[in-house]
Amino acid sequence: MQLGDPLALFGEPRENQLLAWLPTNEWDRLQPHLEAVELPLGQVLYESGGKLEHAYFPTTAIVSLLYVLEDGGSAEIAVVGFEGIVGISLFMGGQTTPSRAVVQSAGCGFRLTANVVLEEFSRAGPLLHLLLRYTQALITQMSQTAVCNRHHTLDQQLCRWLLLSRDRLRCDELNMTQALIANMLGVRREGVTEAAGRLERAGLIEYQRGRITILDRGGLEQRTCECYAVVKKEYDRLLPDLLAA
Amino acid sequence: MQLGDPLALFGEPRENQLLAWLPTNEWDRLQPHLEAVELPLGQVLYESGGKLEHAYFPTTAIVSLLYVLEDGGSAEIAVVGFEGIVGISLFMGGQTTPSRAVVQSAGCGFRLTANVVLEEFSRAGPLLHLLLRYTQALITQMSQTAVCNRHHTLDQQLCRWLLLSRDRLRCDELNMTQALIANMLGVRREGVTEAAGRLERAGLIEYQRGRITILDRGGLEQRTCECYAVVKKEYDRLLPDLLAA
DNA sequence: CTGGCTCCGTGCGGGACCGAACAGACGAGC
DNA sequence: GCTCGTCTGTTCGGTCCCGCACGGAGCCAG
Repeated sequence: MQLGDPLALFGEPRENQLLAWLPTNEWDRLQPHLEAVELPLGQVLYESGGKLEHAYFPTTAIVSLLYVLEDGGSAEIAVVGFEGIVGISLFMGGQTTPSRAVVQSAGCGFRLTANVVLEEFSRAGPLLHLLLRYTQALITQMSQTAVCNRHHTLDQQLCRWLLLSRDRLRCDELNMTQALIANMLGVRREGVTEAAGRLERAGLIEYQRGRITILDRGGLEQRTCECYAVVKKEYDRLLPDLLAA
Repeated sequence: MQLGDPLALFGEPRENQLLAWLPTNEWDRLQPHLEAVELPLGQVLYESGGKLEHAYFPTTAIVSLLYVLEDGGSAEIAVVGFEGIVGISLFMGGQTTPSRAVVQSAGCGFRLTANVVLEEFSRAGPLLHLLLRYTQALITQMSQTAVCNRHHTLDQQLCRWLLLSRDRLRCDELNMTQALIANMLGVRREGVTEAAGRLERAGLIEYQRGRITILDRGGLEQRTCECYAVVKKEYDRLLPDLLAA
């Protein structure tokens, strides 16, 4: 990459592993249509029920798929980072979903307009198969979230969430307030404070005003429920090498 | 349908609404490969991690997608009836999932072998688009299950569950014990007893040893959370007329 | 260094669900 | 009939999380 290249700020599109996996032919066709975008914290990529204009391929950002209840409560359904794509309902055929996509960790990414995605998808080539495999991995994540919400303690869920985020950030420093995490997990902020306090006292993380440092990744894995491993294993199986952070 | 026709016992394949939606061409190709199957209560159509041999199209049966935890706990992820197909991971590309498919209400259905499905799917014709739309509806159901597990009371969830089952059974009499329901919802059996008792006292249902009768469907809809409506609306949008029970 | 903001920690009463134990109620089969 | 197994109803203490209220701590701006 050349110095002064405007893309330099945003990194390589193929940091996104779905794009990285495209064979040369498909890549050459899509590459000219990729638009680099900055994804600041809190930005809404699509709203519940809103028509999708673009599909997003995060590189350094993390995006949460979130459902917001009528009473204002919320719950994260899945999280997408450099390993995935935001906007599967585009090619699944529905155009919209009842959920919302919010940037959970600021960063960058690339996007394609809806019709470019659809056109390439309709060729029924490698992109289709890649996206469907990814979608299945995402389904596993959603399913496991449902199970986890039912059965596991807040401590376990927090560990799972930190690990999922860390895998997608490829960095042990996460910038997120406890209020934000509470929003994602669909619990009280105070609950996160207590759970995070326990993790901190156990020496697994460090917390300082909106910045978490993971000190002992293995410790988190030990303390979390099986859900994290199930999801990770399924991503590894369906999309090998993608999460080899 | 002729008298004495072996299929008579199993009803029409096209009671399954995905099959019903196939254009003539596709239907003519698939029809000879359809195998009628009885689906007794409790039968496991596929096991967690097991390779799928068939895709199932229920007609009168209902099938639960269930995740079973290491400690024996369980939680239903989604439910499939005459409106859908069991075994989406076949065509999504993964071959298996970490979940399990169990017959939740005895009945009948039809099935296709994996390679027949894959072959038709790879034609990238109407079947592909139909299955993907259905998959998106299923994803909505899973997401909403996650949200519901997080935020809503057992009473609300029981109502949601009864309504989802009723829509797929097209009949106000459900044959299922409280223990089975508890298993699906991932709660204690006693919890279901209490919740069902409240619904019975409110005159919404009648309960008698493994047989529930829904007396006031509207009452259930009023008492449940928004999750039921969200899911129903999304099925109606993505697969119009399919659930016009 | 002071006020104002955001973010984090703590304490208290309450509610929903859990785990375990047990009692009754129904139905099938001998 | 009677018995056995399955299904349903009830009770009790315990736990996790909620809702609410408040106190304190870091950080920025004036």
